[in-house]
Amino acid sequence: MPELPEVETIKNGLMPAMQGQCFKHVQLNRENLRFAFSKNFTARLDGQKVEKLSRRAKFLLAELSSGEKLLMHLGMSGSFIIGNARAKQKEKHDHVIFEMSGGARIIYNDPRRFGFMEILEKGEQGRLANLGPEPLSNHFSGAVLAHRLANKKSPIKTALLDQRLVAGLGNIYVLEALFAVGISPKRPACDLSYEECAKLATEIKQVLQRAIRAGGSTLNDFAHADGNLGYFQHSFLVYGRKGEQCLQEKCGGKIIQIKQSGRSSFYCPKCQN
DNA sequence: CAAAGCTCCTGACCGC
DNA sequence: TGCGGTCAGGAGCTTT
Repeated sequence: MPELPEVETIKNGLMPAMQGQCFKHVQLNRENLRFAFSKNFTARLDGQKVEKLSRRAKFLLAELSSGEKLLMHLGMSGSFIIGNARAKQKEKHDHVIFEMSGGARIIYNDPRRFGFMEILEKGEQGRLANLGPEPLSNHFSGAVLAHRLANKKSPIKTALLDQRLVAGLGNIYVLEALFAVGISPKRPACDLSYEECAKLATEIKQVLQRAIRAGGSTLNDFAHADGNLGYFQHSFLVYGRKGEQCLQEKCGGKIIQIKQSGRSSFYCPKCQN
């Protein structure tokens, strides 16, 4: 489940193979992922240079010499593999292969196919149009968060997953941030005080930054081993710890699991209120 | 409009 | 060992 930090790490791993290189050959092994590929997908990429590779929320963006953009989303099981190190020539669920002018063979593998790739025309926003602020940027802060939560009646957990409110958070890091600041995922978003919003915004940034740093070091190990730039399982303080002792000092509570809008939430009912 | 529910998909896991 | 059932989740879509 690549969230913002994993996508950032993957971007960094792809950077040397893609940025400044041209698409020499693009191969599709099926007609669609979650959505159909854009019309003439391979022809539109062929020969084009990737001027810049970047990330917006959980999207990877390759800005092309034509002014178009290749938009890539990894869904929850997508990964990129920088090819040659791989044992088998082709694995199950290899859906897209980019051969780059610099010699890299980049494979997109995605068992569940929740990911997708689309080409945006020059100036077109597409699925980026309604994204909220980047959480690590100056456009996101306690004040911004407080303002955006002001009239939200939904639980804070659900609100933070809404990409229009803030873009790039997923289930795991939302729960980790709420745990760290002692706020229950069930609290109505509009009930958070200004101080709580400030603490939460700061913690969100820290949780993401820590994960990016950890991903960077993991990436080095992975890339050398098998070229796989998939997401990495970090260790989490609350996510997935149902029934375990709360890891907050002197709390002594027990982590429970509930469902919110169909998604699992983990939290400590004793220290998160 | 907001909020909640449904849906896509496959692999992992569990109990028998 | 195999089999059926359940779960995981991003985000677009549908329903309320």
